[in-house]
Amino acid sequence: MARHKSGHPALRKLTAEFYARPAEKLAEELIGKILVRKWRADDGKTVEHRARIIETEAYVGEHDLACHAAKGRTARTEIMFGPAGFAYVYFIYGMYDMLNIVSGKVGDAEAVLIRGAVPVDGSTLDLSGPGKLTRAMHITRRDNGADLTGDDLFIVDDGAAKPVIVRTPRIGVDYAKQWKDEPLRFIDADFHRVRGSVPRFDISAQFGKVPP
DNA sequence: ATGTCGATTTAC
DNA sequence: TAAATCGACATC
Repeated sequence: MARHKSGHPALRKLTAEFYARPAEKLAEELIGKILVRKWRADDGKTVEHRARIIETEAYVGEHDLACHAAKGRTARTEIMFGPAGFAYVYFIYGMYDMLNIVSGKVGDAEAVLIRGAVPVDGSTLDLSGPGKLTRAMHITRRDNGADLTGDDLFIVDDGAAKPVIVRTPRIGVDYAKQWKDEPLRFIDADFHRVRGSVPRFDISAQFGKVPP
């Protein structure tokens, strides 16, 4: 692992080549990586967020009945058919924006939904859910099509050890026939907890105690 | 032109 | 358990 003179591990921005793998693989690989978001506030100041990804889901193509691309190539899904390493951000439930990373080969409509993260920038943002994550990090439909090799929205590998990963079926896709049970959701085991049927995050591994 | 429904979150 | 809230998509 390359290191800076400071002794800190090098921060490597993920490349288009990195994203150009099957969504199922990318979803697992993105657990533990650092999502970086920079945006310009009204007063002109640049705000930066950094958060470790702890939950993802893979949407694996047109044959995946839970994938938006199962409805074919439309204005909305077009981005997923293109090259990997671009953001697919869509609006849902009249309220929330969902962040996905396009993956796989051109022509294969695959993407990875970013469902949860924990701040590593000293903030106390609640990023425990795909809608809450985008709202907190100011990611919206305006970011649809954003190039993840750019400077406003990208992911870095901080060289941390690969986390232990838990796989489960995806959330909220009960309509997807046989695809609803496919284990395409990936969670950092240190943050996995089930309270009833609602996914929650256990931060005890990081802070030494269970939240209320 | 109109109706259905959702890759969620929050409140009751 | 249900409301909020609106764009995408299917259908007429």
